[in-house]
Formats: sequence, C-alpha cells, structure tokens
Amino acid sequence: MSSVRVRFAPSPTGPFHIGGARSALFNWLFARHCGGAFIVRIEDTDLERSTRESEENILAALRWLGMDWDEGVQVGGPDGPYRQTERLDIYRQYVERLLLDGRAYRCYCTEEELAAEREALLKKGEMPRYLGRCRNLSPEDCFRLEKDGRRPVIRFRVPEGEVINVRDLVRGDVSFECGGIGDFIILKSDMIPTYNFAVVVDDHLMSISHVIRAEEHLPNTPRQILLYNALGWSLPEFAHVSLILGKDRSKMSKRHGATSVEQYQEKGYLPEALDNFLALLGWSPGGEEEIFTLEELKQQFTLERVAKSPAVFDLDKLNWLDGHYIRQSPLERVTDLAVPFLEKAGFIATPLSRGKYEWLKMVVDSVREYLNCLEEITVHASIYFMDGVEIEGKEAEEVLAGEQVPAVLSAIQKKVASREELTNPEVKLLLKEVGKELGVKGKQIFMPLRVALTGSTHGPDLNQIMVILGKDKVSDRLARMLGKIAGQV
RNA sequence: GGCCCUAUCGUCUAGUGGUAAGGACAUCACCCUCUCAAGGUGGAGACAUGGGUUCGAAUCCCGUUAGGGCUACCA
Repeated sequence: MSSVRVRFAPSPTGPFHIGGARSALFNWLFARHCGGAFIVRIEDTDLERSTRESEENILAALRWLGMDWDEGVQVGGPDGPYRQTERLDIYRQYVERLLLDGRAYRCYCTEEELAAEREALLKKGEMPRYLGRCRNLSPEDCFRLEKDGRRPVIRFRVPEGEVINVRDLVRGDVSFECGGIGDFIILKSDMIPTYNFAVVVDDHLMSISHVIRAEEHLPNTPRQILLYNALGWSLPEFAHVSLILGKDRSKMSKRHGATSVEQYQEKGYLPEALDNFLALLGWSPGGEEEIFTLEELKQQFTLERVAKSPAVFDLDKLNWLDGHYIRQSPLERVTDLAVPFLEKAGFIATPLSRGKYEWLKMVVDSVREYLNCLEEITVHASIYFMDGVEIEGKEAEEVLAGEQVPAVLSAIQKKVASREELTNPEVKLLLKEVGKELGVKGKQIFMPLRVALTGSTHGPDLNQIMVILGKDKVSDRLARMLGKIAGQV
C-alpha cells in the first residue's frame, strides 16, 4: 500500500531537454533509493507536435544516462498501455462520469469569444480565465449549437469560493483560490484529453505515489487536485523541483547553448558526468564530496535534500566533471569513445588493426588530460596525424630562431636514425646525450624539438610525443624543419 | 496586469536561533615541470534590502526589491 511508485512522463515534442533529464533522474533515483518502481509514460496528447522519433530519442537518452524502467512504454506492465493516445477510451469513461455527475459540462464557445473574454479580463486587471458562459446550457441549447456545426469541448466545473492547498514535499504548503482558476478544458473538441486531465487519470490508474516534476507544473496542481477530488481518488504526494536556468537566469533555452541531452552526447560527454552534474543541480547530499557514481547517488538521494531555488546551468562545472571522468576512466573505454571523433576528423579509418589500436591508446592517453569532452580530442591529437608541421605563433618562431637550433636538431636527427625503434627510456637517454655533447641545457633542446615536431610550444610530454610519432615521422619532421631553417638563412 | 515560486561567494551549494558562515566549479598566486594541461598548496570572494520577534538571527514573521514560472482546445 505504501509502496513507492514514481513516473517520468515526457511529451515527445522535440529534443530531450536537459531539465527533463534531471526530472527523470530525480524520479529514478528516488525510486531506486526507496526500492520502488519507476514508470515511463508518454504524454503525446498534443497531436500536432508529438512524434515517434522524439519519443525514441528520449527513451534512448534515458538508457544512455543509465536509467531503466520497471513499467512503461517499450517494456510493458500491468497498467498499460503507456502511451496516452492509446488510452483514449479510458479517459472518455471518466469524462462521462464527470458529465453525469454534473462536475463537467459541454462548452461551445468559439476561439474569438474566448479571446474577447480574455482581453476584457486582462483589461480589468484580473486573472484571465473562463467565466462559465456555457455552464448552464440546456440539452436543447446543446442540440441546437451542434446542429450549427459547433463541436463542444468538455470543461470541468470548478467549485466556487474554495481554496486548494497543495502539500508539496519540497515547497511546503502552497494554496490557490478557486476563484482564480476558471472552468478548464478536460476534453478537447477532437475528443483528446488535455494534459491536466490525462495526467490525473493515469497517475491514479498507475498507482503513482509521488509526483516529482518541474516547478512549472505547480500552478497546474490545484486543477489536478480538483479532479482527484471530483473523481473520489486519493492524492499522491507532490514534489515540484525548481527549474534549470541559463546564464542570464531565464529558463534554459536554445540561446543558452546546448540544451538537449543529445547535444551533450554528440559532443562526447560521458553519461556518468552528466548524471553526476544533473544530480547536483538542485540536490545536494550535504557532505563535501562532489564526485558520485550512479550507485552512490541512488543510495543517498532523498527528496528532503532537494533545493527550492532555481539553479543556473554551469557549463564550467560540467566540463570539470567530464574532464575528471575522462581522465579517470579505463584507457580502453576512452579510446573506444574517442574513435568516432578521430574518424570523423579524417585521422583514422575503421576498422582498426590491433597494432593501430594499441598505438591509438597511447595517443589518447597523451592528450586525455586536456579534454572537457571527447569532441575536443581532435584539436589536441592532430599533432600526431598532420602531414606537415605548421609553426604556430610568435613564440614558436622565436624558439626556432635560437642559434643552437640547427645543431641540436641535426644531432637529434642523427641519434634517432641510429636507433631501431624509439622507446621512452631510449628517447630520454638520447636527448640527454645530445645535451651533453653539445653542451646545451634542457630547455634549449626541448623547446626547439617540440616546435619542430608539433609546431607549438605547448603540448603533451615530449618523450611521449617522440615515441608515439615513431622513428620515421620524427626523422621526417626533423629533416623538414632543418631544411626550412637552412632555407631561411 | 493577475496568481504562484524563489533569494548565502561570479556559479552550484552546506547551514535549519549562538559557526572564524563550510565545500565544489571558475578565478588569482605558488609548487611540480622542457611547455601546456593534470595534480598539490594557499589567497581573494556571499547571507539582496527595510522593519519586526528574540538575550541572540543567514536561519522565524511582515513589507520592499530583484529574478523566475504559470496565465492555451501545449505539456
């Protein structure tokens, strides 16, 4: 009886918003924390905008983020179907019941009439709402209007003078006066229920114990409570989580950059980083730890620790978290995830041979510490794949201008030529020898070499660059640079 | 306009009447180092405002201000 059952009920009308992902995550974490059930229901009553493609994206994204569901679309369950457009006959039964009880009525008002009413109310400084023009239509009136070709909507008769109190687990008690609500539509003229109605019927029929959703639904809640009452159903617990804001503190939207889960996936963010980040937006475990696995989040998540105030989406922190996970994940995994980006950049072609894969692991290992997301790997890894070396910037030019440079580079070139293969200890030794023989110090040999090999004064460990590049490429780049310098003189 | 929500460092947050207001990201300095990054150490940085309540308020109450949400035959 007291078992926890929560749901995530997205409307498949576009890209899966990051805020939706957080709502899903909170629901999922709560369910898993309590040993309850997590249900996924599709709210596709907006026929215009809902698409199957969007639904599939959302579901795939949930899975990618590591969430599974016990009942719902794709997995089935005892309270199905889980797509609202497949439950139309269910809703109609309850509409019928409300109609019979006199709790709902047919309304034939046209859009123009409604707009005029709205306008007038707004002018008077009142909350725009339906005033109930069709409240007391006789059956004869209805018949006549339908003869004229008017299709009715069904409105819920909102009781007058009542105050509806919403008990919210994160916000406390919030009350609304019925006077400000107005008879709202529960069944559209095309016989499709509205959100407010379908959500109540489904949550009840699916025995949802806790409705955890975004704060934007808070003003809808009194309407839903009215419906629960009229249908004689007991209320679930409500928990309204505050919104995720953009940098300018308005609701996160496209102009704030990437807002969909898919976009982050495409940039090569790791799902555990996104989970970790999203969990910390509006929830905090109280301790001083910031890094959490899904497993740890499951153990620690409670509704009591959900914050009331809205949270700004902080890309810097996501980047830090993702960078952390990229650095600390097993090298093979990061390599596998990086392959598509490298391939897209034209650096590699799949399938990879065993040897090439092993080599690629070294590449990834040498640059992973620079990354905020895998997409960025191409700019750092390009030094291993580019054909000719391009000198980047003044600083690099200056390094090459040093008078010891030709001697140093050709000495290295000779040593390299004399080796079978470049290994890390050998490279180290080789450079040491060059320094000793020519009497030049570390920086004076490392920097020119770095620039000759990569074109830049910055980059990964130089020994490692030599090893990864290998004897042939090192020789080639050295020769070219030597030629270039000679040509300039 | 009306209804509703919110208010601690730039950002995410801890705090639930008595704290030097703690942590993390970002930022700055230093260390490490051929460089950059990573890592380590340290610094700077906040209770929106005005009234109450109280011996004592970031914490409780009211107003103001600011931000946000909702105001559809969208969810």
